[in-house]
Amino acid sequence: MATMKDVAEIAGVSTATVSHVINGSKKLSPQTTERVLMAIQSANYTPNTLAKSLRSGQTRTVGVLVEDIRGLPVPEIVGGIGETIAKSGYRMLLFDLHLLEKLYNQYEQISAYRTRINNGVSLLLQAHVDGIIYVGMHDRHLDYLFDPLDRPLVFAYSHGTSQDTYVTYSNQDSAAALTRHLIGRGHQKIAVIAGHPHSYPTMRRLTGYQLALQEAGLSIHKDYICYGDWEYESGYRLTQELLSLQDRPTAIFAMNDLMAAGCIHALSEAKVRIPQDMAVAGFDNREIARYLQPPLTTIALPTTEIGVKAALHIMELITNPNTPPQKEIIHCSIVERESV
Amino acid sequence: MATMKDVAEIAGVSTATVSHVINGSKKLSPQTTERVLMAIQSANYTPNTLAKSLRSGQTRTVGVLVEDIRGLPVPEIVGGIGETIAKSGYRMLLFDLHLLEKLYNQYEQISAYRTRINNGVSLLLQAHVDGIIYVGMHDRHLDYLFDPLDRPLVFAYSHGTSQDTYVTYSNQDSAAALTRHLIGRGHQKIAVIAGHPHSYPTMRRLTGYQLALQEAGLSIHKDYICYGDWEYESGYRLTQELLSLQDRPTAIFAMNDLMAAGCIHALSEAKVRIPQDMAVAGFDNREIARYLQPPLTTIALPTTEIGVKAALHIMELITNPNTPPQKEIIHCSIVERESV
DNA sequence: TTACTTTAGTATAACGTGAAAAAAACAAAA
DNA sequence: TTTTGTTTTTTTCACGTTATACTAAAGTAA
Repeated sequence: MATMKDVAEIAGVSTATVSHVINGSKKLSPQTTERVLMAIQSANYTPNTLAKSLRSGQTRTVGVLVEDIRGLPVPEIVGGIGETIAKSGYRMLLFDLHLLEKLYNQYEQISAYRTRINNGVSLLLQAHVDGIIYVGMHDRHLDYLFDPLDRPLVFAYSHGTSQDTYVTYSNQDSAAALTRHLIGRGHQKIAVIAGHPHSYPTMRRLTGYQLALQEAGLSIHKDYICYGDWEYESGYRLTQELLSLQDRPTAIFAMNDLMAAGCIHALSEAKVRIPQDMAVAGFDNREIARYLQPPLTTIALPTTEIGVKAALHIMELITNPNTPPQKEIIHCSIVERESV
Repeated sequence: MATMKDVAEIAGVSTATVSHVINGSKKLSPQTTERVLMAIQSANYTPNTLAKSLRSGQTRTVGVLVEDIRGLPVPEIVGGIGETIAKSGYRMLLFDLHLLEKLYNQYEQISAYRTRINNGVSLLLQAHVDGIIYVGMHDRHLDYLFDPLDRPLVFAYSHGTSQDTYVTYSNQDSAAALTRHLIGRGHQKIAVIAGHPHSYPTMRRLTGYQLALQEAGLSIHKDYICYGDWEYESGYRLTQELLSLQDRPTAIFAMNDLMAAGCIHALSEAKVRIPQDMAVAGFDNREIARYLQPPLTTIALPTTEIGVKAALHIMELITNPNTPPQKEIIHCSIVERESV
């Protein structure tokens, strides 16, 4: 590999001059500049990033900490981040925390999270990344798991509480929009298959659902709200329960596509026609939603956009560390298909 | 941040001594060693990776070039890589080529690939990665797109031809195994819904299918082989065609899960019972396979394992660059579900 | 001419580490 | 005591940059 010294020799100048030409840090005569540029060409010179970084303390690298790269919607977000920072000539150092497996003991989970996050963070800090983006798969408040950092930090999807910049979407607004969509199609008896009872997304989406009903002057029916566990089977089972009600709903809003798939299965087994006898809506817009029979109306999360925005925030914080924390909430869109 | 100099001062020795203690590069008296270790502790010292790298030329970083992080099975492979290299204290620099969009002009595509790959590679080289893993989503021979590299290179999933190490799975063996599985269940009239006519995976899987039939002394029926385009709709349409045959098959092997989903759709519309009247098998074991009605028997690709093995190979090549190229082909497993 | 300012380019010292060579300290033998 | 050999520690330089201070030359004004 050619070094600055080689270039300097070819151009018959000092390395300082070469450096000045490259960085434009000093005004030089056109002739010298030209000569140096030619030398750079002929030596096929590229600056050594390591030396540069050692000198400047900047690596032009963003550390991306993901809970699990295999978990949706992480790859989309990471894709958005990569694309965006690459435009500014930044690189991405990816560290996977492998947090996919669920530990059912709450305390164990929190402590395991803290340990792995700390390990991940210190690994990234050792690599001298200029900033860190944390990509969580779930709707969790977890900034309290982070030790104070001397570097910019942005949360994507999963978010912090107050101290840090984050980019996420609105559970509540999306659920409300979807409920309104159902109401707009003439439904008045709308049941909801929720996720785990006290989880954050369940609570927020439920609030959105209730808000939309109230807005429309519709009453909130206790029997129409049932709690699953985000899995297919619970959607299947709870739909059967809903069908056995005296006063059947005419629409079911499942809080994720997997439960919606289970719901559709139960309905088609019971020979309930979709959407004529029962409308079904989901949440997440997973691949499966397109291929259900009938294709599922659902909420599409702005995954790539979350990545892009998070990247823009980290770039801003890197260039100007005093930027105040920003809370960005991105709008979800309804994907209309035949199930409604 | 504390530096070696600080530690040396605290311990009352030279920086060289500190370096020797850290790297064990020379025998030192137990007292000095102890004193230095204490100093390291009290200064909370961590070595500066950048300086180390500049000096040694090694970054302990593996560059991972992915065609598109959003495309299955890339995240799983990347997860396997990350996990494995992290165990040896290596980091992962991820670069996404964003090759997801399909360019239908063949020449344009090849030249676009070459450009983006070259850009990605030079970006990784500039970052002084110790080795590169290329993760392709599709079954392509593409090592010819790479300029000769002075660093270890390993292909994962997508593979090179002869010069380089690669880790992949066997299209032919998997298709043969699945066909044998169908034959074992008593099927003699097995149709196949293939992918794009002349694509590599189509050819190889078809060979496997034909081989298994021949082995069992079954004849190969021209009408039972039809070509789709890997998409849901083609599975749907081709199944209808197969149903209209005089001599209907009793089993359909779709070369991916998406076409299998379309196939199941067509069958259930035609009131053909699965698996009683028609068995269906897919390939890929995407998430959707679990949730089809009935759940789909399919081939599970060893995605994580491919990542792990590719990582092991690159580590081997990094520590010993003279290791000869290895071609590793990993076995796929059949996931038995109710569609057969 | 002298003194001052501007311009163009250079020498040198960092950044934090590691390796080679040199030196110091110590022990054993003559 | 001196010599020789061995162990332990230090000095010094290099990795490839960049920033600062500097020199030299040239231009400007009194």
